[in-house]
Amino acid sequence: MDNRPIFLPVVAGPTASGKTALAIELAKRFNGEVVSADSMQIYSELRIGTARPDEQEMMGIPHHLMGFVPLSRRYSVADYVEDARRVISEIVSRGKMPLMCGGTGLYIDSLVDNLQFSEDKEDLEYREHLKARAEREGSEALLEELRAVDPETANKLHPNNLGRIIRALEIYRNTGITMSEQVRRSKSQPSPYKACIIVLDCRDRKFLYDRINRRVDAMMAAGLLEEARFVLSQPEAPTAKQAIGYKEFAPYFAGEIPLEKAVEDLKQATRRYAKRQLSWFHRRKDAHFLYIDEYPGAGPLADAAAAILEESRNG
RNA sequence: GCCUCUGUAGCUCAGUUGGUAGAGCAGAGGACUGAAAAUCCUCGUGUCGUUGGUUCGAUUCCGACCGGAGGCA
Repeated sequence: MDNRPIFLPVVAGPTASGKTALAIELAKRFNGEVVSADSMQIYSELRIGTARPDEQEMMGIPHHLMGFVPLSRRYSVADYVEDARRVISEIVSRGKMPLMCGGTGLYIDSLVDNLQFSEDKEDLEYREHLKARAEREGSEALLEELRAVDPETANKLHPNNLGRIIRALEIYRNTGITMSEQVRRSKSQPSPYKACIIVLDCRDRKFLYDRINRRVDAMMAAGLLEEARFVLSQPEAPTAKQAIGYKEFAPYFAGEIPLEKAVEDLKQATRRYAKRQLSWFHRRKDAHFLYIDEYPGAGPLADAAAAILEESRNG
């Protein structure tokens, strides 16, 4: 049994920062395969709106964990970590280098830090029950209930953040341990990965926002509207329907706003999302930040990234 | 040329019976352990168009000028 940590490069960053192209270029240089870390690219029917690369863009590099989940299926971080661990070990056993690429910070951190999730299954019925109670009694009541069993978690939650309050109560009810205890236990196992996280950032926010705006236009030209029409018409697609690039068209299809307005809303939602992603990645102190607007093109950027990987692998 | 309306935050506007001003949107910062492209929190100083006058004090009242909109010739 080989116990050496698995070297795991990660290309992270906000949407439209050029992660996909960089990851493919690095995979070519390092004999790697790409493992996607994207909570929406997993869905098979979401192609245009999630900017999933097509065969041509992949340039023969195998990609994993993309487009393999039907819209109707629920999928969570815990599922992702399980799938990603498996895929990575398969790549390694093939003698190739796994290379993560994606913008879902929660997925990346959970895998890289080897978080252990509790065994309990999602209890949708209980969640509904608590939600109904919150409507009657107010979310403060639930927060106080949580405080009685798990003050540590309760102190970190704002009364308006009902979803998190519910999940904390759910964990306690179904496992008998508190969320704060569960979080402690989740960090109990050392990570089998030696991650090298590269975050694509930019000095001038406008530079990124321009790329986002242009990409949305390109998506529209590629047929995003039809894809959105299809996704929104699905009876069961709990997660996909709230993805950026789809939900913004619902008011348009309902005849409430003109198409141009929907496209503007989509651009804005994407910009805000990019900001949240940056917020997440910025707190990762072990990450290497590359500022895309400091490089004249994709080649030099890839050179810089490759140099970081070399150093990290040998160091 | 004359008359009317208008000029306050990046945008749209409110307001101050005269004591230097605040909403929405935009934007910024942050949190994040089973829906995470989700969810949630925090953040508002700006020559109140310019310049004179009245006043203890003017963004507020008055005049002129400049910009914008409309009307009449």
